[in-house]
Amino acid sequence: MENNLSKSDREMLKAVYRLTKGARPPLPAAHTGELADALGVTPGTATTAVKRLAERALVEHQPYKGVELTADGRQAAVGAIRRHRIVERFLADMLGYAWNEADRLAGSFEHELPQEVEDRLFVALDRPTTCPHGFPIPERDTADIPELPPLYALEPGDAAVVALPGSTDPEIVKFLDTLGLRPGVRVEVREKHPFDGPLVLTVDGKERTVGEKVANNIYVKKEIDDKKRKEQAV
Amino acid sequence: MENNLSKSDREMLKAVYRLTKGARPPLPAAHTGELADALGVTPGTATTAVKRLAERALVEHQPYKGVELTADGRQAAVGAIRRHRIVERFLADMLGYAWNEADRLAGSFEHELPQEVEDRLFVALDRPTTCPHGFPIPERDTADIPELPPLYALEPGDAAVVALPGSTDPEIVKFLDTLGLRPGVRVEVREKHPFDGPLVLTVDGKERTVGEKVANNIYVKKEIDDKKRKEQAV
DNA sequence: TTTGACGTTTTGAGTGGTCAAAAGTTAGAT
DNA sequence: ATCTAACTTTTGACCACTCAAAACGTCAAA
Repeated sequence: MENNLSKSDREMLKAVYRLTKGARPPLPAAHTGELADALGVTPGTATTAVKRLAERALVEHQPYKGVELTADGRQAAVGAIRRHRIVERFLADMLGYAWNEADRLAGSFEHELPQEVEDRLFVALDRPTTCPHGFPIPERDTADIPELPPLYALEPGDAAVVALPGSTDPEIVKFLDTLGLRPGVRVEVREKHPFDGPLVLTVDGKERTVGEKVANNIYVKKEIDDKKRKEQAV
Repeated sequence: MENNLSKSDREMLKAVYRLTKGARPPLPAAHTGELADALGVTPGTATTAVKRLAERALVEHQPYKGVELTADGRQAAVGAIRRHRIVERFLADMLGYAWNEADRLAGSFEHELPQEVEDRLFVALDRPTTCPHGFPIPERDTADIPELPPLYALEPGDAAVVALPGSTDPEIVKFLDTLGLRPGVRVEVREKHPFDGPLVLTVDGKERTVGEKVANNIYVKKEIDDKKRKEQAV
C-alpha cells in the first residue's frame, strides 16, 4: 500500500516489467543479471534491490532462478511507466524536445514529481494517449498496458501506426527516418516474403522495404480492418 | 566549480542566503540553530551540512559564531532560488496552481531538474521576471537578486507592486486577500502615521489601512516616481 | 557423478544523509 | 570570577544505496 518507492525501486520495477512482459520470446522470469545490465548496476546491487522489493511484496524472488512481479508490483511498475510517458510528453509538447531526447531527460526528475503534479500535467497536456514514441500511456491505477505487436507480426493487408522504443540506436533511428518510419506514421503492409524475408510497406504513399530484424524492432498500433470489425460487431 | 550539489546542500545554501541577505535586521552571519529551524532538521544535521559546504568553499564557517556565503556559494544559492521560482511559475502558469500552492510543490522536484530543462522551461514560460509571489527571478549566473523593500519602508506618495513571501501564514494570506493585497497588485501610499503607526494605502481604488507588523511582512517592487525619474535623468 | 564455468548472492566497505544524546563553548547573570 | 543556561559541535548509531570481491548454487559437459 505504501507508495514510498525510491528512484531505484521504481527503476527496478520498470525493468522487471519490461523484461517479463515486454520481451519478445515470452520469458517466465527476469534474472538478476539481466536486470543489472538493464539498469547499469552491478549484479550485487540488483540482487539487493530485488530483495528490497520482495520484502515489500512487489516482486516474487526465487533465488538463483528469477524475479516476477506480483499484482501490486505490476501496478506500481505500470504507474511508473505512465509517469515516465507523461513526463516525456511534457518535454516534447511543452518544451519542444524531439521525441528521442525526451526519454533521456524524463528519467532524471520523474521520480520526484508528486502524484498530484503528474495528474495536473496529464490534464494540462490534454490527456494524451501515447508518449512521443507512440507507445500507449496506461490508464491511472491499472496494472496493464496494451502491448503493441512488432511490425513484423502484421500480414499483407494490415494497416498500423508506428511506435519506436526509446532505446533505439540513433543510427537506426536515422535510417528509419529516411524511410519515413517515425512515431505516429501510418503504414500499410503490402507483402511479406517467406522464410523471414523482408516486408514491403506503403509509407506516406511511397513503397518501402524493411528486413525482418528491423521490422521486429518497430512496434505498431494495428488498425482493426473491415473484416474483423464486422466480426466484432456480431 | 562542481555543480553536483545535493538537495540538502542546495536547501542549505538557500537558507543561508535568506538568513544573511534577505533578513530584516541586517545580520552578519547565520547561526546553525536558525538554519536547523529554517530547514526543519536537528542542529547536528545543520552543522554537518555546513561543514560539507565549507569543504566545498561555498560557505565560510566560524565555529560557534556563524556561517556566511562565499562568492561561489552566493552564486549557487541564487541559482537555486532562480530554479525554484521558475518551477513555481511553471506550476502556476502551466498547471494552474494557485500562487500559494506552487511554493510547496516546487520544492519536491526542482532539485532533480536538469539545468537544460530549467532553461527550456524558462523560455517556454516566456522568460518571466517574477515568481507567482511577485519576487524577482534572478538572471542566470548572477550572484545577486534585486532585494525588495518591505511595504512599511515606503513613504506617502510612493507607489509599488505587492509581493508576498511563500512562507506567509495562510491565515494572514486570507486577511490580506480581503484587503485586496495579493501579489502583483499595485498600491499607493497615502499616509504613514508616526511612532510605528499604521499605513494608509490605496488598493485597487479603495482606501485600506495596515499595521506596522503586517506592512513589514509585505514586500514591494517600488515604482520610480516622477521627481526621482527626473533626478535620474540628469 | 564429478567438475568447471557461469551466474547469483553475500559480505565488507564506503558515501551521504539523518537523529539522539553527550561533550564542548559562549556569554550573560550573580 | 564563577556559574549557569543556551547554543553548537561531536559522537555513535542507523538507513538506503552502491561497488568489489569472496562465497555460493546450478547445470551441463566430460
